[in-house]
Amino acid sequence: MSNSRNFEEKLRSAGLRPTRQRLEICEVLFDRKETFHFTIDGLQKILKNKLNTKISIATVYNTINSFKNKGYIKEISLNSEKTYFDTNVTNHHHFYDETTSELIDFHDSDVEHLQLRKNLPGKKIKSIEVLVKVANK
Amino acid sequence: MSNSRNFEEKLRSAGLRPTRQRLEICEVLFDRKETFHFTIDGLQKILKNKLNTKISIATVYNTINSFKNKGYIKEISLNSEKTYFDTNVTNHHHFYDETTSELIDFHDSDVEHLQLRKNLPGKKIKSIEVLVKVANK
DNA sequence: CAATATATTAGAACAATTCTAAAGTGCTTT
DNA sequence: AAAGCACTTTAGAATTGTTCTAATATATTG
Ligand SMILES: [Mn+2]
Ligand SMILES: [Mn+2]
Ligand SMILES: [Zn+2]
Ligand SMILES: [Zn+2]
Repeated sequence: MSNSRNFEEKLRSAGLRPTRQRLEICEVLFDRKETFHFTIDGLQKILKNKLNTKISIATVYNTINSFKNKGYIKEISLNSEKTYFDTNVTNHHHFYDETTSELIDFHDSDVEHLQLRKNLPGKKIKSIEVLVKVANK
Repeated sequence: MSNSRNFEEKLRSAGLRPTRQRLEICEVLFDRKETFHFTIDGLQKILKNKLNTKISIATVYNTINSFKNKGYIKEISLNSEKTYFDTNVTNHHHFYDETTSELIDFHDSDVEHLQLRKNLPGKKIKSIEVLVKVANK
């Protein structure tokens, strides 16, 4: 598989050198079909399991912040406890399951007519996102 | 004006004694017609101006947390920098103005048919809220 | 005006994130 | 392949937002 090649190019395209640590982080974040939601803490645990050694927390933060700034991931805020990140950078909506603390994507096609009647003069809309909080019945 | 009377009762109804500090906080939060969005930091600055002495940060946090737990205010998360609070505890939507860092309410009647097609089996919906990020044109 | 229960406060503790600067690695040039 | 330089990683310090602690102050009750 030429994934590490791909990730190398991805990193270079972002002006980042393809180091061992960054390639491992890429594997966790991008080597999957499905969308991936994570916290820094969760990511570090995954990396620790994967590698049996740990990548320093500063490197994890630096890398994630670089990816965020490059537009390869985005930040999702839904409560004050944890900051979530999302490898799906398109404009989309979320279910947040309060029972499991899980985030689940959904898309424009899953809501009817999300059309604003209200407008703010002199402002342009950057994003419109719906957050649906759910819990066990 | 019998506002301090009202606030006294409000505090008692929440099982809180009406102290000087809590009454001052009530005035800032609730003695207004419009909805009020604030951060802890912003609230403390308002209180300091109003009083010329400061209420300790621990008291501000304790009081706001009590009000949150009693359902008198709610927490709004929109970025990882600051936690916002809202005296409007109804289910409603927000514009977040990235240029001014201001939060503006809007309501169900301001969106067309916010109706979900997607559903999660075994889960019940706690809230559906839209966040519209805007910035200067 | 006690006695007692609860609240306020400064500062300590804690957690998440960023900064610092020393040591290590990757890249370019030879 | 080695040298030199730029960039990266790291541990630990610093910073920030929040909660805890325990001593002092205030509110309530009798
Ligand atoms: Mn690997
Ligand atoms: Mn006053
Ligand atoms: Zn998502
Ligand atoms: Zn609001």
